[in-house]
Amino acid sequence: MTTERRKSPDTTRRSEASRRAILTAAFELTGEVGYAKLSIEGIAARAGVGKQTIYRWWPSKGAVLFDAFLALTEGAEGAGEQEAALPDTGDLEADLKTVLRATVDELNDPRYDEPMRALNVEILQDPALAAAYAERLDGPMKELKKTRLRNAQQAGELPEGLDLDLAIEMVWGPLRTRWLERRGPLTHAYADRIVETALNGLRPRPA
Amino acid sequence: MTTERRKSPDTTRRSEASRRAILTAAFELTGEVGYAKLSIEGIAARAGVGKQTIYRWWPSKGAVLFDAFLALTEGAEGAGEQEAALPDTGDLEADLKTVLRATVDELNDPRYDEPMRALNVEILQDPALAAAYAERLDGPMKELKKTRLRNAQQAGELPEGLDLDLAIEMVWGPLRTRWLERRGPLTHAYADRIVETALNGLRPRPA
Amino acid sequence: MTTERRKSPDTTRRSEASRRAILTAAFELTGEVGYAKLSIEGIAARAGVGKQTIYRWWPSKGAVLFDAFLALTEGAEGAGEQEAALPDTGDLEADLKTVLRATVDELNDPRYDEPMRALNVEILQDPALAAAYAERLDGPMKELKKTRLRNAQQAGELPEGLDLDLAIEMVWGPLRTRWLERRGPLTHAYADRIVETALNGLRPRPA
Amino acid sequence: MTTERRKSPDTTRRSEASRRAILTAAFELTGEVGYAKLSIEGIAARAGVGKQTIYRWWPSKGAVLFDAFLALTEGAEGAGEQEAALPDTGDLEADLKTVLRATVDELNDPRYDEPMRALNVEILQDPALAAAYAERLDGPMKELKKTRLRNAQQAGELPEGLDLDLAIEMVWGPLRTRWLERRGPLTHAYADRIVETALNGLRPRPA
DNA sequence: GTGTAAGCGAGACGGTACGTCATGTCTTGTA
DNA sequence: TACAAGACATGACGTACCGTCTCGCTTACAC
Repeated sequence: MTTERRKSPDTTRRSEASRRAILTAAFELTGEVGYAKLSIEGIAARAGVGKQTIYRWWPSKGAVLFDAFLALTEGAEGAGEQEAALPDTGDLEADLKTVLRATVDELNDPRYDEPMRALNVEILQDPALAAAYAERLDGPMKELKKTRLRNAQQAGELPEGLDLDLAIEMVWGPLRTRWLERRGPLTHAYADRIVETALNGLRPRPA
Repeated sequence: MTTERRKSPDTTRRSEASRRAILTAAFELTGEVGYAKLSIEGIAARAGVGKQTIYRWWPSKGAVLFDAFLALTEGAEGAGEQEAALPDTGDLEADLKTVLRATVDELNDPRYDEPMRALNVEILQDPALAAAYAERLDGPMKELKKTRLRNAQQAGELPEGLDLDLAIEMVWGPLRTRWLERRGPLTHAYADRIVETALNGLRPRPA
Repeated sequence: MTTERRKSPDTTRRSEASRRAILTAAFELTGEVGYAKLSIEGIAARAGVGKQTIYRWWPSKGAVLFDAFLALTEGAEGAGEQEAALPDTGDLEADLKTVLRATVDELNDPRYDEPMRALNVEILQDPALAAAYAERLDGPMKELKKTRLRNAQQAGELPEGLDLDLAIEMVWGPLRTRWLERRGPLTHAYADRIVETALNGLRPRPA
Repeated sequence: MTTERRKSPDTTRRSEASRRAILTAAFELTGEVGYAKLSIEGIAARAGVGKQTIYRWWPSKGAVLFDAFLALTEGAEGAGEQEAALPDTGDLEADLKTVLRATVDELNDPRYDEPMRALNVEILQDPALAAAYAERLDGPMKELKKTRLRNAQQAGELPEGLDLDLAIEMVWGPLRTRWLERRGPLTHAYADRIVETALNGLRPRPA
């Protein structure tokens, strides 16, 4: 872990102003022209920066966009970073609906939609980026989800032997897929229906 | 519907030999160099064809790859095309496992893995391609799935009010996501677990 | 002369309408877009003719333009073709000035300027075309000039041993060069000065 | 004169090696395949240079060829550039014959014939190139010619009122035309005959 | 304090691929 | 069988970016 950045340049001399300008430019341009037409040259021009400054610090345009997201989320978290957790009122179904409804609102925000989709697509093609995503962005969130589900297990709301990864996929997967593939509108009603169906299963339950 | 191709060139004069060479080249090259490095120039060179012949008939390299798949599946279907259906032994769970296990085997086939993933990625970025995919490739398969689930409803294995689209997502989504995002190995055991979890739901069922 | 068109198709079946449409289109397009941007495709489209019809009968776009000129001059000559001759009033200097002034007027006609220049340029690059030009267009005119000069020789206005080809070059060359290379305006005064200078020579003549 | 190159890129960063490679390649290729088949792609390939490097510094292939000539002549001039002058022995006729014979020898050199003709043809079609040619290549030479003729005027060998531009055309025009249009062989005898005819005029002179 | 060695904006460089255009040949269907 | 139409393989066009490189400039750190 300590020697991982052998070839990277000296980070202490890095220009914070350039870094922020690049991330901002990348984020905005992705929203304006789409990820496919996003270019390093374009980012550099918009940011008023030499191309080499980008190549010096990032291996690909996907990595730049990734860092742009990272900066965004870190900026939003504020001071009390560690304390984030999913709501836990004791009612798993209600809590999941709350969370999914919030996700729906976020995904419907036009400012984030295009760059977020671009990042998700890029991850499919770049394993290194996927690893970074899994570790830095998706990982922490997934841990929160697991914690909430584990609590539900202890409360008896979920069975002991449940595959939590699969459970998460059942609850959050359909929403993400519908968003990523634009298969239909993202609504609170849809969020609710997912939660109910996932919890109860497809099979009829005895009354 | 009849006049939709006003500006397209005369299809009757089209060279079938060139068309097949292009589709074959596109499919093979995607497997060899990956979709990102696939180029129209490369396809044309490999196919022994002028670039213009590709631009004349396809709007994008994604469209070429799409047609390559279409040709593949149509070639495979052979004569008895209409009779395709999902297995129906009366045991929904067993049948779904059979189908998902077959899908697992297909997705593990290295020949199709890379091009198929490329096509799926491209669809995320090209709405026109997505529409074609939904209509020509995914649509028919989805109809088979719905039919099977409807049969199960009539047999009382599934409730009347079930959202079939969501149900399909619950069953097939996790497998597709794991494959697309390379989140883990695709095994028969995983296929079975998905089916069981989706059918029973996350919540404990009374014994 | 008899075997020169070995590979050409049967001329008797040729469509006169297509031929004229092609020549007209070529001439007009040269005036409109310039010779450099003139294309066989463009001529065919403007003439409402298949490309093959042009390739069947002409070896190059220069040849088409050449024929367009030929058609033009032949159309203008009318019936009494053989009777053309340069004016001969017995005063060589006056006659040459008359002829050169007429040439000046022709070269200043904007309709012919661009196509004529194009043809002259093309001739520099295509020996076959140059030969055709020398034989069909320039040759007859040069014969007229020589005849007039020979008459002057017999009248004692020019010395017996004069190189007539060089003499023609002295008289007509400067005008043609000034036009071809756009070195200056073509005026009657310039025409007169050429004739005087060529006849008298650069050296002072005794009074 | 100071602000004429507003949009041109920074000349100080220019690669001299690339520039020379391009000019050499252009000159050689013109000799090998002819100007018509000369292509920017071909020059770039032969020079081991990206196409953009050519487009960055030259507006057309004609301009490249022009610079190739410029480099050639500038290389040949050596140190004492300003001192060049046409011979002046006091005998105008002899001096002009000397100069024209030298020109004949130069035009007969097969290394320069094709590229030089190509440049001359291109000038007919490109006014910008023509202006550059007039200023940089033809202009200085023309000044030398005028100077020699002016000296002859002062010595009484030529009349005061003579149009020097026209006189130059009379002497050098026929040779240039015969070369450019390949109308016949370029010989010393022909050079001599031109000078004699131009000086004495077509009309007979009293003995 | 003053090198000296980074990072920086700038942009030229050798390349690859783009999407368009025209070439000259070949094929199809009409008259 | 000549023709209009137009698909075809070929190849150059001029553009956009790629990722690398070199320029001066500025901005620390080390001596």
